[in-house]
Amino acid sequence: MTPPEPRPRDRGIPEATVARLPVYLRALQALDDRGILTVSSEHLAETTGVNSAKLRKDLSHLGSYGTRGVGYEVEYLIYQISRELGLTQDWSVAIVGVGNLGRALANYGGFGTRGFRIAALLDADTGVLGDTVAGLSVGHIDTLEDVVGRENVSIGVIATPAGAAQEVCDRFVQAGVTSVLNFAPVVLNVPPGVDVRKVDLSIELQILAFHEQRKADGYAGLDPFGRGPS
Amino acid sequence: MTPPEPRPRDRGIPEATVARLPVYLRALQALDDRGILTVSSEHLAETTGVNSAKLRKDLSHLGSYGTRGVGYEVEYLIYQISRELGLTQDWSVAIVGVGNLGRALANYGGFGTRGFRIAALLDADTGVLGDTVAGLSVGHIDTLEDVVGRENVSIGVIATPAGAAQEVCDRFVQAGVTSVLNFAPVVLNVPPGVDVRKVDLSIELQILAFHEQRKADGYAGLDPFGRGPS
DNA sequence: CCCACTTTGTGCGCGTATTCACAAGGGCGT
DNA sequence: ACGCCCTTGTGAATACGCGCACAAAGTGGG
Repeated sequence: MTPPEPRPRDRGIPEATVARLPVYLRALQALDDRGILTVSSEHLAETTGVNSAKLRKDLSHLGSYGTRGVGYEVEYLIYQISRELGLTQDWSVAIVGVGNLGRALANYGGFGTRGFRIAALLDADTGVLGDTVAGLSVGHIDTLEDVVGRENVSIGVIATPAGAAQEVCDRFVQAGVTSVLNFAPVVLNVPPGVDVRKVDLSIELQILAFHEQRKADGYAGLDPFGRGPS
Repeated sequence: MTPPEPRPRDRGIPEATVARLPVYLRALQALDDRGILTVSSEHLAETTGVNSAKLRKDLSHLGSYGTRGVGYEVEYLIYQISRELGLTQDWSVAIVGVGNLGRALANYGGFGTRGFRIAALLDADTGVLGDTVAGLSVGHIDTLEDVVGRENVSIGVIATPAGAAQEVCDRFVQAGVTSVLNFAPVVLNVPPGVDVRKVDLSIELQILAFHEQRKADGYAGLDPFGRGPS
């Protein structure tokens, strides 16, 4: 029975698993660089900081690529994970906002190396137009639609100030972009079918502050008795 | 005291709720700036992109700060959330790695404005030592222990290349830092009691690529006239 | 050929998170 | 003062993720 099903399940791979596959992939590539041929779930789990049973279950969603009594073949597993994540093809990415953050993203090594190609760097500030960043010339934001169409951009990265983010997002979506990575501290509004992931520095800091405060409260013993919430 | 303890509940506030409080807080501050006095869960939920029942349940963990038939008083709710997150006190933050990313973080507005104070910017590269970034002079990494002790730094931000991250982390921990925000693409190893949160660009991109691929090849034979995703 | 050993793949129970649906509570107009 | 309408706060149902523990399966030695 599947009458009201908003999420038809992405081919049965849980979202939590998808989020971990890149971590496994990176660890496997490190092993591969060191010439290691096979790895056990126990070992790979340790280096990636997860439970080994969870790792095996994650990998089992891709199929049975391990050998009992031996482990997983590193190269083969790299290939299978890359394939599942869609990294065997190149995705065109456009970055809007060439401040420090945009530059950091453009120069980020893992960007171009595997599966992703920066199609354009765009900005509204005439002060940076024409600058060369990471081997690319910074273009004007008004060419966004052209670039997206011409370069077949499917992933848009927003590294603008908060005020400009929604408008840039709208233009991305209008131009046909269906995945957005947002670094601006705002909640983006997008139509169904468009994926948005956000990376938010201040949220991360605030979560850390919460736990930090909790540690302080608990260990310092500042509270004699009180503490009567709930 | 806490051997294998992932501490799922912090004083009864679920982790998932803690992660959303900063989002509510930001939306509330925007409302406050516009002079709006009260807000309903329905409205706040819409602007933050969550289910309204979830929002009410989240807020109920802090106490009953709403008025039935009316909604929540914006200023009071801001105060309560800030308090719960530990933002009514200032946290000292040290940033290691003053490349583009480190500069972007240092210049990030939401950083200094509320609850966080950048105690130091440190780098190992002699080329940037003494530079002034965000009003601070870049210090040498070897002063890390001094700075942490003197400024009572409790949150360390790692914006170095991957190769240096673990060592910087170890030094932070050794110096007494108990919360780490890691931007380097490596899994950090820390002793119990230290919180690590990681922000990883390439992981986010790879997750987007996965869904993008699903959109591209998933609808060919799966849905009999399938409408788009949700 | 058989047996002991290693490691995978997974069934199952448990705790957490999300959502619905509704009773309880408070304001406001009349 | 009364009753209507709005919104909160939460019980209950469902979905989801995690990790234990073990059977299945493959390896290698004697």
